[in-house]
Amino acid sequence: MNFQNEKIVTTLTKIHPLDLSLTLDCGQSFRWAESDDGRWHAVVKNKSVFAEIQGDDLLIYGDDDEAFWRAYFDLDRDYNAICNNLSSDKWLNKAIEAYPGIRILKQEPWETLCSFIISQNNNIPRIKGIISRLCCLLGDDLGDGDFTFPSAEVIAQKSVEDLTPLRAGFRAKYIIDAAKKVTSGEVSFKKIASASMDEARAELQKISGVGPKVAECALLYGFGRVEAFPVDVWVRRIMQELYPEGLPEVTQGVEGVAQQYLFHWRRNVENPFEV
DNA sequence: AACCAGGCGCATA
DNA sequence: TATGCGCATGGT
Repeated sequence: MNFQNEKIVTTLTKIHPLDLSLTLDCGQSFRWAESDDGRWHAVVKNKSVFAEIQGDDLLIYGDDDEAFWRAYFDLDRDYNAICNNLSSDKWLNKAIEAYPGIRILKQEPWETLCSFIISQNNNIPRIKGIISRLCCLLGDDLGDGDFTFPSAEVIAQKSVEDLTPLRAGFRAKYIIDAAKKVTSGEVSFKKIASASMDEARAELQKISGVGPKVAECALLYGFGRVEAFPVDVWVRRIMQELYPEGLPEVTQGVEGVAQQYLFHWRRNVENPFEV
């Protein structure tokens, strides 16, 4: 454990609702893990950081950039208002009541894009493994077993063979294509940040290996676009079972938030549809 | 249009 | 211990 972490603390107030476990371990992020002392640990901003809820506050150890963390945890979006509104729908109400406090993270765009390329046709334990090996192989060593997420510039110089140790399978060539296009500016994060949803989707899908699902995940979890709506096998199931006519109108503009609650609920509740 | 690619976690047997 | 299933995208 790094003692420097204990000296640098950001205290974030007015955080409710926020459940760290649900938010950090619900499939939107792959690098946070619960440490022995019950805090959550990850490498973010190329620093080893710890997070915990203390009373009504969220404490970040290891970094003092308050504005960054407010954005990262989406603390200035009024989730009480959003969830109250979504709760007018019967099923969303059940989902939100079952797992309150899930928030959409705004993670670093490159890490998010690369992670969701790796996530395709894959399960969470293995996604975490591949990402962990990627950071270990090409990231900077921070000590204590922590590595930064390798930059697009570093990955762009690698070959598919170089990535063999990741055991990423056919995704290796996609990772490299993404790194090259991001590094060259052919795919511009700056452009995506200010573009319309459709333009942003198209920009991301210039990358080989980025289809609708991966693009939507990158926009939702890496660019703060809460109107993005990733449809994976679970969400497709939910749509068929509950919303064959499409999402209810209350989700307009916050489809991604609705998706996250429905996804978690459908995966974790035993009998979701019993009254 | 159906199939496979590179694996591997997981459930079931 | 073995067997089948699921998993997003691109290419055949």
